[in-house]
Amino acid sequence: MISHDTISPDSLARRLADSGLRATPQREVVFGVLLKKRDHPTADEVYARVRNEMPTISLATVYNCLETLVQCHLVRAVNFERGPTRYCPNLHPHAHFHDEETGETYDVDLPPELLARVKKVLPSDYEASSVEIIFRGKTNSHAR
Amino acid sequence: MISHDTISPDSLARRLADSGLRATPQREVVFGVLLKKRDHPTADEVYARVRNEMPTISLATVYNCLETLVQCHLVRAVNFERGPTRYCPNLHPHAHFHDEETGETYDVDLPPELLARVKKVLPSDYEASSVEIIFRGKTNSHAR
DNA sequence: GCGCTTGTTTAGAATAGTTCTAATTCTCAC
DNA sequence: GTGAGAATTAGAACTATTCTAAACAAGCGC
Repeated sequence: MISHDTISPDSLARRLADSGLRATPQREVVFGVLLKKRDHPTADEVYARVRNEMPTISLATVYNCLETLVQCHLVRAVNFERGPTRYCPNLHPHAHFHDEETGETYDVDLPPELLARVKKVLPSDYEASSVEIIFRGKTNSHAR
Repeated sequence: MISHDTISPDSLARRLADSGLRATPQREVVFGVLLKKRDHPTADEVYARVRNEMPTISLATVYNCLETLVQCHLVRAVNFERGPTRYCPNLHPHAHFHDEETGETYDVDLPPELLARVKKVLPSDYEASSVEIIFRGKTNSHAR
């Protein structure tokens, strides 16, 4: 059975070309490393693995390649929109909406039953102590 | 109407005492600043605001106070569990479970209809380009 | 093939946010 | 008032990431 959730390394070139980018050996190796062991490695971990195959690659290139792959939607970055942690005294269950244009964060009310529903997707052996839901996008009416 | 979503500054002392901690002026001012303007400030922003009232406070103390407030569940940290960004080639819609004991991250399948349901909580003028759902907790059966 | 333009990689410096360290100050119990 | 532990402070250190400037490589028109 063919998995649809990832792109084979072979079509990497096509995907990159679609975005006007080149399929370089570095990009191929970085992507290959991500496909080979799917354990959500950090950039540093990717760097370490990639160097087994390509010892001269630089860390900056690994960062560049990862960013490129994310831009082409070949890879997802978890915990993205890094930067300063934000603090919030609202103790209601709620999600956050992060406006990518203004950089502002808004609370979004979350019906408790929906939160319960979301928690139900967890396999029984996962005990979640917290759930964080973050939307990112733009708003149409907020004061500019 | 009394809001139940936050603790008044007056009961801050009690809450802290429950955790065996003291209500210091610094903690009060930091908490007060968070209550006064609920715009999810960063630690730096809190620092700037706090200094208006208490010019001698240090940035380290602001960080300490914020951490204390988070520990007492008086404040929520958004984008917490900072640290290196992780990369993931799974393009199915899915959530992430972060095991706080082992530091490992697992994919959790997300039924598309649930994702749609979650997106519906957004007010109509918010256009989300992405949703990120992160669980944190522990697993009962994964290999240690 | 030759030179041009543009895209890519590289090493190292720089930056941002946060945490650590060691010294000092404060608080409370006795 | 004294002593023990808690909290604060300034500044150094650390980590993940981004920037910079130079070198390199690839495709294109000739």
